This record gives sequence, C-alpha cells and structure tokens, in this order.
Amino acid sequence: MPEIREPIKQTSIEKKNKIIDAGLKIFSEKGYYNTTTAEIAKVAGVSTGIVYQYFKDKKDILIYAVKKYYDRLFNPIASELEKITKLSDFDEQMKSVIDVSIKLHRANSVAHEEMIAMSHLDPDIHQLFIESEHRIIERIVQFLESIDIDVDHMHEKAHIAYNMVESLSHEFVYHQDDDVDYDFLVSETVRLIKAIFVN
Amino acid sequence: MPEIREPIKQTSIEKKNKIIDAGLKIFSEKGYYNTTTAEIAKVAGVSTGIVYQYFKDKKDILIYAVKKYYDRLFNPIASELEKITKLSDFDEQMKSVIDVSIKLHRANSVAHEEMIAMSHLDPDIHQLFIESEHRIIERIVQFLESIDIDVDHMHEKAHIAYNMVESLSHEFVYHQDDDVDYDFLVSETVRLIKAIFVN
Amino acid sequence: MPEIREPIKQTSIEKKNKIIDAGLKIFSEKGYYNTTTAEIAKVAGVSTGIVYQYFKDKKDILIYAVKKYYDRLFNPIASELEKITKLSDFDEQMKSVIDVSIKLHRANSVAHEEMIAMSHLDPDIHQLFIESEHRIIERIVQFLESIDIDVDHMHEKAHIAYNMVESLSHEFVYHQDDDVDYDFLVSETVRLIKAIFVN
Amino acid sequence: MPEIREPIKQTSIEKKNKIIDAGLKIFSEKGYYNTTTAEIAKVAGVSTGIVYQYFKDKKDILIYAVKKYYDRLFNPIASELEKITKLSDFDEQMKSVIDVSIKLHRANSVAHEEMIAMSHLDPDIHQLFIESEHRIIERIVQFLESIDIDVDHMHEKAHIAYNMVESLSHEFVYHQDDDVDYDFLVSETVRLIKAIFVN
DNA sequence: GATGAATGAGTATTCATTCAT
DNA sequence: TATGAATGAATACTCATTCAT
Repeated sequence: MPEIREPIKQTSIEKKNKIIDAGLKIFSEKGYYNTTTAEIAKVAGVSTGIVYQYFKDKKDILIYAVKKYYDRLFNPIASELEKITKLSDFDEQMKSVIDVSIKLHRANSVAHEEMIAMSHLDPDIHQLFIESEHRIIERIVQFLESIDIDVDHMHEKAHIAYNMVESLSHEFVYHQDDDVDYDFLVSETVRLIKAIFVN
Repeated sequence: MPEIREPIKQTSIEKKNKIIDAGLKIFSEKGYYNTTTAEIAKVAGVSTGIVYQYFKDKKDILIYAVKKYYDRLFNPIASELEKITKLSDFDEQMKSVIDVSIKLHRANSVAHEEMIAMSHLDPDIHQLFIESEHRIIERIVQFLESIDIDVDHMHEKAHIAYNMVESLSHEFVYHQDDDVDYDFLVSETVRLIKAIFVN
Repeated sequence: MPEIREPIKQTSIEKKNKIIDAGLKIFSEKGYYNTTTAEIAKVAGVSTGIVYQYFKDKKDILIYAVKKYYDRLFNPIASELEKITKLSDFDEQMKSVIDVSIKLHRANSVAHEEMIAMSHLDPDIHQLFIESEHRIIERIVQFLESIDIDVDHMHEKAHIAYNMVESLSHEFVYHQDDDVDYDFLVSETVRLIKAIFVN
Repeated sequence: MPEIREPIKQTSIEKKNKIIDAGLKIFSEKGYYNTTTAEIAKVAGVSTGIVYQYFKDKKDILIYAVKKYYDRLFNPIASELEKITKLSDFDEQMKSVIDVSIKLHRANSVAHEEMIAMSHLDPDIHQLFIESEHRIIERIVQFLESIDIDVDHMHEKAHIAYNMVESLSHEFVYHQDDDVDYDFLVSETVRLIKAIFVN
C-alpha cells in the first residue's frame, strides 16, 4: 500500500543514490545481516522513514547496491579491453588487463567478499550476478573479434579465459601467500590464455 | 562461567556430531542467518540448552559444520587423485578427476553456495577455507610428483590447475547455460592443464 | 502555531467536506486505526499537508465524520416520523418506521459497526453519540405528542421504544439467523410498543 | 515456524492466564490499539518473549481476553436465572435478573465498552460475540421452559426480552441522565417482558 | 493556500542465550 | 548431564505530523 516512489527531481535522485551508496558501503563492511536500516539512513544522512519511500524493503536496497557494485567493478575492465585495438603484442596487453582486474578486485576486496556472499544468500541477487557475468563475457567475445581473433568455440574459450583472470585476481587479493611466486602466476596465466586463442 | 566441555563419553561425542550434522544440513538449506539454534537442536534431537554445553555460540556450530563440509568435499577428490599412479593416459585421468569434482560440487551445490557465502561472512570461516585449499593443493603437488611430473613452479602451476577445475565445476553447477558447449569446456580445460605441466 | 482555519471560501468548504467524506468512507470500510491520513487525503483528492490546515489531527477528522454519519442515519428516521400526522393506524405506521430504520441500518451496516466501535474508543465521540440519541428521542416525544398521545413518563417510554427499534434493526443487520422468524420479531415489537403507549 | 505451546504444567497455565488477564485489563482501559505487547507482558509479570510462546500474535491475546470477558459477564446472569425455579412472583424475579445484569454491566463498564468496540474491529471477535449471545438466549429459553412458560415463538420472544434487558443495562451504565426516571424504566421493562410471555 | 517530501518516534515480533529444575 | 521455559535486547517498517518550497 505505501507506494514506492521513483524519484524524478534531481534532489530526490541524489537522495536515493546516497542511500544506495550508504547501503553498499555498510553491507560491504559488515554484511547484509549485520547492517540495520537505521544505520544506512544515518550514513546516508536521511531519516529512516524516507528509505521506505524509495525502496520496498531492506533487500531492495541490497539489489540496487549490488547493481551499482557490478557496474563499478566490470565497467572499468570492459573499458580497459576496449582500449586495445589490435593484436600487436598480445602478452603485454593481456597483462595490462589482468593488472586492471587485480587492481579493481583489490580496491573492492571487502565489498567483493560481501557481494559474493550476498549473491549466495538470495536468488534475485544471484541472478544479477549471472547476468552481469554474461554481459562481461559477451564483451570479451566482441573484443576478441575486434582484434581479428577468430576461433572455434569462442564463447567457451572466453569463459575459460575470464575464469582464469577472475581466479587469478582472487588469488592475489584473498590468498596472499608468501610461498607463491605471483609474477609467475601472471605470466603463466597469460601464456595459457594465449594458448587458448592463439594456437 | 559456562564451560564448553569437550565430550569424552561416546554418547556425548555422538550428540555433538548430531548437532554439527543438523547445523550443516540446515545452514546449507536456509543459510546461517535464517537458521535458529532451536531448529538445529530440534533436528539434532536434543534440547536447546545442551547445544551451549558443546558449542560456545551459534557461530561455533558453523565452524564445525564448515570443517565437516570441507572434509566431505575435498577428501573424495584427494582420494580420486591418489588412485592415479602413473602417467599412462593423462587426458583420460584428468577428465576423471574433473568428473569427480563436478559430481561432488553438484551433490553439494546448495551447501556449497552457503559455505562460500559463510566463508565471506567471517574471518574465522574464511581462514578455514584458505587452509583447506592449501591442503588440497599440497596433495595435488604430491600427486604430480608421485607420477614423476617434475617442473618448475610446481605450486603455482598446481594453483592454476586447481582453480581451473574449480571454476569449471562451478560453471557446471551454477551457470548451466544452453548456449555453452560443456563438453568442449572440459576437453579444453584438460588440454590447458596438460599445457601447464607437460610442455 | 499551525492555526486550524475555518474555511470561508466556497472551494475551501468543499475541500473540507471532501476530506470528511473520504474519512467517513475509509473509516467505515477499514476502521479508524487501519486508515492512514495519507489515504484519506488521496481519496479526497488533496495533499496530505492540507489536511492539517482544516483539522487539528486525525481524530478531528473522525469527529466530523461521525457527526456527518449521525445526520445521515437519524435525519431520515426523523423525517419519516414527521410524515405521520395522526393516529389512524398505529400498527401500520410503526411498522413503516421500523422498516425505514432497518433499511438505513442495513445501508450503513459497515459504517455503523465502525461508528459504534469508535464511539467506544474515545469520550468525545461517545459524547456525540449520546447527544445524537438525545435529539432523536426528543423528536420521538414531539412526534408522539403531535399525534395526541399523552401518557405519563413520556421520555422513559420513548427511550424504551427507541431502544426496541434499535435492537431490532441491529438484529436484522448483524445477527441474521436462519432459526429466527423475523416477521414475528417485527410484529411483536409493534405490539409491545403499542402496549407502551396505548394501554 | 515458532510453535505455539499449549501449556500443560500448572505454572505455565497460570502464566498464560496472567497474560490473558493483563490483556483484558489493559485492553479494557486503553483499547486494543493503544496497548503494547510490552505493556501486557509487564503487567502480567513476564517477559515479552514468553508472550509469543503462548499466543500467536497480539490479536490472539485479544481473542482469549474477549472469551474470558464473556464468561465473566454472562455466566453470572445465567446462574442468576437458574436460581429461579418457579413462577411464583414473575415481576420480582425479573427485577432481580435485571438488577444482576445492571450490576455486571456496571462492574465491567469500561471493559464492556472496549469489548463491544473490539467485536466491531474484527470478524473473529464479532463471531465470538454472536456465539456468546446465542448461548445466553438458549439458556433463557431453557429457563423459561423450566418454569413452565410455554408460548409460541419462544426464541423470538427471548431475543426481544434479552435485548430489552441489555438496552436497559446500557442505559443505566452509559447514559446516566438526570431527566430520566430510572426506576420507572425498570418497572416498565418488567411490565413489557411480562406482556411478552404472559398474555 | 497548497504540495508532498521528509521526519523520527513508536511497536510487534524474533531468537541467541541463560537458568531453574 | 539434560531440559525447555524464560529472558530481553534488537530491528524492520509504519505513519501522524511538519515544513521547505
């Protein structure tokens, strides 16, 4: 019955965004279940009541926060890919993409932990995750075609390459281990990705 | 004041195990935060009070449950690896390992989702995850040495291979997508793993 | 500080009336405590803010609504009574009055339920109820005198008669029971009322 | 999911009763919507939590409270009726019944107001009211038969008589008016009830 | 006068944990 | 040891009322 308003006025849009940002920030720091709506409102600098004019319930805030998180994480990687226009030096360029990915994962490491956890807590959030991944892989395929790489099973190979970069980024951020030679991990990953697309 | 007893008597050990099993079962089905201790006690067939004689608090049950889960997931993979004793047909054997991994992930898919989420909710749980991964990679290295594979950067390569199999298993269980040729994913993964160790 | 204005302009009077009507309508349907001021404003076609320029608070709307309700219920009964000018056929005329009462109670049954409940929730509302009853009984007395009925204890007898018709009307509207012969209830009530005034 | 326990142990039954009594008391004083569960618990001398082990929700407390109220109101009237065993002096005995009814209504006047209001707020509560009335009228019929009164339309007549006594009791309790001769109201009511059954 | 966005106090209900028995 | 009744702190959400525009 209490209708959810989609804000039109600039100030309202800003307010809604502040709430999303506050949600993303606190969810990332303490987890969804350990965050209260009162806290979100406080950090966003609004009253608790107004939250429920822009969002159906607490989970609705989470959904918007996750969306924003994915944009924040994947868009820069996609942009980085788009900078590459020809296949002059695959190794170096792939290394650059990996660097961006690692940097972004590192910058969002706590948030990322939480977002992954959240995507496992709720089907709606999980769906957002899947869709987001689809989109990034689609972009990878387009990128590869744009640099004249044309092989069989493009999608499947993009999947594997994407997973390798993701795994590697996680390795860097979450498993920092003294016994591991991380430079080698990168160079070996590049070598393998090359082995995928350039036989 | 309320001391946590480490059960000695057989019946007590069984009781503690029942609680862990009940916890693992319900956490896996509904998530940690949506599970009440009363529910765990009921499923375990004990009183709510007794739970707090064997476990410090609710999270303590989770820790034991996660440990049990990892044993349940990784031990069979390790066993499968140990069956392989020589490098007669690497491709076929690796495919068999992948099959086991996928099967186990599938069998535990809901639980696995939850356990991953949980490992992100709490540093203690996360630590368990890391340690568990270390152990499995150690076993992989031992296995590789046992079949006379001896290359540089053994650990790093084992890491990459392990991640590839994990990613692939997740792909199978969580992202089932009609447009993807899963057989190809497997064969390509085997080919790449071979490319890692057998140059 | 916020002064309650008594509207003077025609448009303002209409606006105030719209709010009262909306209040009466929704209070009747869902009850005072389940009705929000926002809802009343929406149904009245005004903003939530303006409500507080015409009414002190939510209860103030209720008071006006109850007043309007009583007018709506009792005025027609009084009018009906006034149609009767002589005591030609007491039975038939009393039956006609009862019919009007039942019809009105039926037409307002849901509203009536709520109004009774409300008159018990608040002394101010209860007072309105009492006064309203006084007025109708006064009219009954006047009516009886106008048809040359002149007995002792006129007021007390009018009370009893009024209560009998009220009880009967409620019986019809709220207790519809298959085992009860309602025609007999009416004729017996008429007979008893006659026994009150015409010995 | 959180199961409602039906208390078996004596202490638990007492506790449940204390909550019902507290509910009845405060609902009667301040109304259902102005009463908080915390308040009920406090008055009952229990914690807020325990309330929800014995009652599904707040309304569930109300239902039990209303039941108890009806028992408290109607049982004594029924008992009074049962004391009368023969038709020696109808007038005097009926007056005695009326006195008891008035006394009970007076003793419960505030509670009664609220209970009536409540029976209009919720269909379940209303149903309890109807059933309770059915029962009391059934008892009146039995009583009348037991003193060898045997007329046509017994039920309908009992209805009318019951309503007259109820109306009268309300008149006494809620409308105390200086201009009304209450003794006459009683004697006239007795006269009319006699006119119903003893023609 | 009018709007409707914003406020924030208020509340039913849950659940980890304790404790009398 | 074991029970399960009892505790009470914690929290999402609502809504009468205000106020900047």
